[in-house]
Amino acid sequence: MVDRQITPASKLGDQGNVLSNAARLFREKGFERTSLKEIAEACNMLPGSLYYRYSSKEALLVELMRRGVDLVTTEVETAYASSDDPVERLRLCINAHLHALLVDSDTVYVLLFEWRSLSAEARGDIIALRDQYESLWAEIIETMIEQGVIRKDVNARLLRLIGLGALNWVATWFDPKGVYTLDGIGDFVWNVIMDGVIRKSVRT
Amino acid sequence: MVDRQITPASKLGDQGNVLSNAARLFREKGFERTSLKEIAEACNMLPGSLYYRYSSKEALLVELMRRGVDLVTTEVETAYASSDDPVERLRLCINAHLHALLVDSDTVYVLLFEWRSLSAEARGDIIALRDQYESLWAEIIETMIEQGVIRKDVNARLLRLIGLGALNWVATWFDPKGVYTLDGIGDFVWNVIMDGVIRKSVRT
DNA sequence: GTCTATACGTAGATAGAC
DNA sequence: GTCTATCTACGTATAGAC
Repeated sequence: MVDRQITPASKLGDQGNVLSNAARLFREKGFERTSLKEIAEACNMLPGSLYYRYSSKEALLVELMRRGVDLVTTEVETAYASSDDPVERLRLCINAHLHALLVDSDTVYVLLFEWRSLSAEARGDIIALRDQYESLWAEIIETMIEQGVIRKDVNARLLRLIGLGALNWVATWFDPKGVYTLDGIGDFVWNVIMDGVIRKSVRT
Repeated sequence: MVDRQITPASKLGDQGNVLSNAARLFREKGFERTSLKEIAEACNMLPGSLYYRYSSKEALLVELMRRGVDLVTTEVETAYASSDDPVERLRLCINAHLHALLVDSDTVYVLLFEWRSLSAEARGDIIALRDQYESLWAEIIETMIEQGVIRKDVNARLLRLIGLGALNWVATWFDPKGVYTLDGIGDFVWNVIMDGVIRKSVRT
């Protein structure tokens, strides 16, 4: 308890969490509506100090998005590896994507919703990384088609785009305190994709 | 050909299309990355002149979003009225939503993707309008459940949120010059929602 | 209705002390 | 590594002439 009051901001040791504070703010308010002053404040620093770590506001955003891709890729890959049944695996991957996007970090949200804030140069890099992530989904779906779980006449690319779109948009309305759990939502999407909603005369 | 060269910007008569120029720019670059100077340039005006029509940059955005809601509502209502078959009607409404969002105007895109640029006060108004539009979809879906076309155990609200999400996200990747037509995409979504993608032993 | 001129704030960024 | 101090640019917005 020595030297406690009025501890200089510089001593509080916010070390590596500039990124997580920035991610939270970018998610809450958007990239250009968040100033470096606000980010610095959240880190108990002053604006100029941020430049010791990142060469520009955009460099910060880019680094944050890279981590977003890493995170969601890792989580979906882990889910994929955790089951042998292709249908159950799809369910787990859907829920992993939703969790990475909405629970485990703010970086995935920023990655998906703030990419228009990137300069043309940086955009190319990030889009490439995101495409790499999506290729993981392409693989999941194509495997299901090959294994005969999904009908062969279904367009795999459209299914991926539409399915991921349905999941991504959840981020615009999901309320952690609301009536739906994230897993409930994920399972719903999974059910609709697999079975559809139509009332059928004959069902197995 | 009298008095042709160096026609003053003020004489070009860009009358009512400040909104459409703004909508296009907001869509292409986002609200805060678009300056009033750019909007004015697109209208062959100077920044100050815009204030004759709109009291602030936000007032412009709000007006533009109002028109977005009006447009998409009208188009979906028209589609709804154009068929008596509930399943076909759903298909038409899905395609109407996509067309309003991606072909007929930039305002719907701005409505859906730039609402975070609104102040807290304006946001309430716009969200209310958007909710009103979504209630139209609630009606479409609930009618289908009542008529026994959609299974009664399907959560109508989740179906609406997920379905509209799948459609809205199309705006992030759709390429008019690409391999998919908008109607093709709409029909694909409609098919997945109704039938699912699973390979079934018995199919009608 | 549009222009001219400009006020005012705040943004991102930098240099050098500590 | 962070702070102090500051530069420069650009944003929205306003007042008054035309």
